[in-house]
Amino acid sequence: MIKITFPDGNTKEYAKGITGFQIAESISSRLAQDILCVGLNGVTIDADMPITTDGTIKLYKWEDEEGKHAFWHSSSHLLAAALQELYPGIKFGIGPAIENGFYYDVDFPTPITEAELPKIEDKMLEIARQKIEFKRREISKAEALDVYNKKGDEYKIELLTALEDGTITFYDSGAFTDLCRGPHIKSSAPIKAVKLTSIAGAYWRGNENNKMLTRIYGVTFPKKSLLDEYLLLLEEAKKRDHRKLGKELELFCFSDKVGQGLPLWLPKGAALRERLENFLKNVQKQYGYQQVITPHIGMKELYVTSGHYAKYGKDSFQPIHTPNDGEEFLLKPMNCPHHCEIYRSKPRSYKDLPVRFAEFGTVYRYEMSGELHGLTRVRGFTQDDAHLFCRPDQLKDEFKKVIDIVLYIFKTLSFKDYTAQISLRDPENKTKYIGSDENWEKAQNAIIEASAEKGLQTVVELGEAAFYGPKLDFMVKDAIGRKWQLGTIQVDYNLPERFDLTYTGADDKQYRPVMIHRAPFGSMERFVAVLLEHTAGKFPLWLAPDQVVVLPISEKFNDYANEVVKKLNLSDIRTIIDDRNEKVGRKIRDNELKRIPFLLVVGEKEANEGTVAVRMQGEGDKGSMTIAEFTKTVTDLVSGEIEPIKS
RNA sequence: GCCGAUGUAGCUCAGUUGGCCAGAGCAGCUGAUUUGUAAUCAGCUGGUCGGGGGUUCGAAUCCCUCCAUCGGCUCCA
Repeated sequence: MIKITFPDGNTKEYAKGITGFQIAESISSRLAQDILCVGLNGVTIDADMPITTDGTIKLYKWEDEEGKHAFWHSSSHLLAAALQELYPGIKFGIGPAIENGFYYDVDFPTPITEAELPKIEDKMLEIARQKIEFKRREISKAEALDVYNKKGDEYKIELLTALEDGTITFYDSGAFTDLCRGPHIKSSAPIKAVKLTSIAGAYWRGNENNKMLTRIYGVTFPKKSLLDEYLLLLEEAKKRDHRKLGKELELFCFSDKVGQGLPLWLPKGAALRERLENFLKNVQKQYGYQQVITPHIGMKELYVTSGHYAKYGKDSFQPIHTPNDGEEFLLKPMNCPHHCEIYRSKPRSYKDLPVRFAEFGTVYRYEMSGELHGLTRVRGFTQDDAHLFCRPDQLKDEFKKVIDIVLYIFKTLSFKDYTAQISLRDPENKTKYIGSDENWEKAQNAIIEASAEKGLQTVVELGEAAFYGPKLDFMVKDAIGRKWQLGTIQVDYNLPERFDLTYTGADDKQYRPVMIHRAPFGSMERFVAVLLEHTAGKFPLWLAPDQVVVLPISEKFNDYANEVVKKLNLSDIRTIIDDRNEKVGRKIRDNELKRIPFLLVVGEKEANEGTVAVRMQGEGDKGSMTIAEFTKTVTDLVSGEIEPIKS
């Protein structure tokens, strides 16, 4: 007998070799039906895998991440099974479950088109209805290799070869067998709805030097209605796409003539961005930052000194040609070297540190054309950059203060759903980085400790560090679930050394400062993009390009309306008028669509009484107020949106 | 950069197997209307059908090429 502990703490004894499925059945047959896979002592296993030891069990259903994962992983095998039947002779790469569905990488002798996806979906459903079982089978590595050698499946052979010797697991599902660790669902029966969402190229093993395979993305559900809901959600998400909203709200645009990836900020967008910049400048002032200004170009030598030139290669730098052949300038891809030179502009004492140089620095990077994406990935962008130079004993404190700034910004703009990622260097491949092991250790520990002391929930990623130092990144998801890095804080012992930055200590000796690179927004472009998607264009009042629009009922009341506009603008409330010769209904509709927070309807009654009829974006009529009352309401709302910084 | 798809008016889109001067709605302009909480009516303007080359009696439609956009891969703020 073995002892099984349930999540609620209850324990029960079962015969050795019982499966999770049978345990579920012993509780209720309904539960057994819904079980997709099982967690045993923290490891996810098949529901029909015999359990031979005592342990804590979790029964995973569709509602659990683990359940969905197994469901989708099995669906990818189902996709492969369908493809194998429809396109004999194809070779398979890998087919994992992902956050929203699954994919399979396939090598087609002749490429397939999107038009063929429905046919594949039908085949998948056909196989699913046969309720084929996903059966686990253990074989030796030699045997497994033999199978794939016979098939001539070079991708699977490559995967197998990389595996450690010992037992390999195969999963059989009908006519399809795959090398797979599992776990899988019991059978294909619960897969009731299938949607193959897209088809794309993907390099084998993610390496651009390898062959490009065809990746088919899909998602499946245990109920047709869930698929419909999912598709509806996708539709809704598309409506918040910042590229669409940016155009609609006249915030920014692109021009083929200016060049791809080079955004043009329109008046409303520029004003919005300026407000964000001023907000951050004000925060930074309170944290002792000083604004600096540096040019958009620099001598090549500057980047050779910093090490950026060697690391990024000349291809990613955009050279500026001058009539004098001896000179070579580069458009600046980052601001740090310039700021290092500002540090060097005079001798520094230990008493001066930390010094904090901030700049909204516009940088240019030659991103490959396929990488460009709206405002989130561009070739010219402005970082809300700052470089802090401090003594080693000040590092952790400074780092924590920067975390405070990032969190303050996220809080003010209601970003609640973010990931804090500690990006360390790849211990396997140290050549990618510059600097001594000792300094890397110090830098990485500073970040880990500072984050822990701030109580940040973090994930650690190896190999994601900058080439000069580790970092703490703040990532936020966009409307359709793509992750974007916004804020970043980086510790750097290397640039101070490369630029020979020093300060004089109390003992009159020269010491090396430590540098922190940080950009809480990341870049103005990306931040505005993510903010747009986050708010669906309904910005908080303090940021809204136009806060109020006055709608005169007819042209007869234009004079009064203009008077209202003037008064509100004098109180720093951004107010415009819609004096088109249209009915109020029309004006309300158009201005609601422009997402202006307040609509003020004025007609005879208001003109006589000196009032305005207030209508709030999305909330309808709020009744009338005097102009003074309305002014106070708006002013109070705005000041309520930005909490003062705790000193 | 790579794989795949797309490109028709300022915007959103029609345009059947190549065949009359390329269409609609919205926006814009002009006029009528003077309006009370999500689209008033009428008329008009506007397109080298992404650029270039080719096939054809004839090309938005077929072919080649370049450019841009979109979905991924890789890469990154």
